[in-house]
Amino acid sequence: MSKCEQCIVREFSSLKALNKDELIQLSDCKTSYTIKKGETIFEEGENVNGIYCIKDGICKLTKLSPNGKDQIVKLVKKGELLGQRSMISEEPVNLSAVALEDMQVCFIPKSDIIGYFDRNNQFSMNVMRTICSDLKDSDDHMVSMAQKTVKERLAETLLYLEETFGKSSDGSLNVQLSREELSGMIGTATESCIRLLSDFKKLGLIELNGKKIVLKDSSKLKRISE
Amino acid sequence: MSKCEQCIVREFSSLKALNKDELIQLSDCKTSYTIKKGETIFEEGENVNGIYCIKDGICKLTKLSPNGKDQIVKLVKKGELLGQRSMISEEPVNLSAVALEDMQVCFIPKSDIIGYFDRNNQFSMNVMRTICSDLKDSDDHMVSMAQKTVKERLAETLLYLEETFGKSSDGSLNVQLSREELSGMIGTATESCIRLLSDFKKLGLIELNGKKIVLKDSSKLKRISE
DNA sequence: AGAAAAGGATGACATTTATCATATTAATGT
DNA sequence: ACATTAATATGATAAATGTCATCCTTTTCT
Repeated sequence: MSKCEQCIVREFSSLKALNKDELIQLSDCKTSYTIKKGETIFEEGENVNGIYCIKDGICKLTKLSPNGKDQIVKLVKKGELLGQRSMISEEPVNLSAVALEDMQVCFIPKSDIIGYFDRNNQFSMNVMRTICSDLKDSDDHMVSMAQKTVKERLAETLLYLEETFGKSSDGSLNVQLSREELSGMIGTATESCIRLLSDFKKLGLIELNGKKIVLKDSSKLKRISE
Repeated sequence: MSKCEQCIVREFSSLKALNKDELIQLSDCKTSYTIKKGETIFEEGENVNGIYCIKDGICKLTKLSPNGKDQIVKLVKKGELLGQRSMISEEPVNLSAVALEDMQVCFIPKSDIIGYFDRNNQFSMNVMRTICSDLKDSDDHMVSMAQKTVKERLAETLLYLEETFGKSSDGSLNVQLSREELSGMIGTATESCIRLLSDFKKLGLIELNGKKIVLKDSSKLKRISE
């Protein structure tokens, strides 16, 4: 069993507030999983009863709309925690988590983490701040959905992806989404998304090679996004 | 100065975790305000440095979109607290708060409330749960904005308003919004909103007189909203 | 390798929604 | 009470977006 106190990604989450003893204790109760691209970590409505710590990989958090389409609410990457809201609210999770690439995750049961909320104030403030940040992001996102055109949202999303996941050596976005998933992020029909990508390409704003997308003119994309 | 320990609305918020002594202490540091309909409590970007407790009235939380329109993110009523997220994140508020009717609010400086996060665990769990609930609502709201048509969103919003604020003696919604504000809630042009209200009226789903809206067929509205 | 399936791209068209113009009604100030 | 302004309503039209059909390309399976 791998050791939490030696795991680098803990530094990126609320867990950074735990001291060495607490981390050693944590190592004993966690379960590690490998999750393959496309596999589900948990599904909307499930009782998760603990949190997942993402050691490696990226996943999408989606919610199924009554129209049958999956809306991507958020992308979550290495170092972040999943299931905090649900654990605190003592409710089933309201979003599904699906791996966008192969992942390494650790599951920590609620019973083993809940005590830190009382005993370690820094930890609970960290969690609170993370959720506050999620709330702000969600509100901002909501306003974009309500007020921006699909074109503006696509530009915004491409910039967000580059900013959040960076670019690989060939300059393309360091996260691979299908056209359908990209549509699920911006909240539009797949065909509309594909068409706009083609438009952006014709305008020289991006380059497309299969799933790979390279941003060529970020400042113009920025102007479009507003 | 009115006394927090005798104020009924504290029972509806996270403050219900405070004991009598803590409430008496709170009474000394709070400031009470009367806010008239249309007046601003705080504005997006401001440093608020404390929380507002709503003793009476309803306000809207809005965010200005780059297209110049105000999106209403949330309505807040008697008993709820404002500015919690901003206080915890130690950031300016990201939303503006404007009174929809005459209001009574109390302001509690950050310095006087922050201590309870350490000393009163129940209080801080209450705040956390409130913010978690806001996050869930915001995510759900976001998905509606992204995936539903304007007609669906209007039906959903009308039902939400009745559920949240109830109806007055004449059967009309117990919150008065201008057509522009209603448009700001559902994220559409005012004209589109007005047209759809007319459609709903012709279909016998609602009744309109002036700002007053009466829901006549909630089950059909529910069906439309999905 | 070759077939089958999935994903991506594009055209044609329908529907939804925004915009602009203008009329009507309600609210406000003096 | 009346003029002025703001809010609501509706029509005409343009623009954005969704849907369906079809074709092409890539991936997957055996």
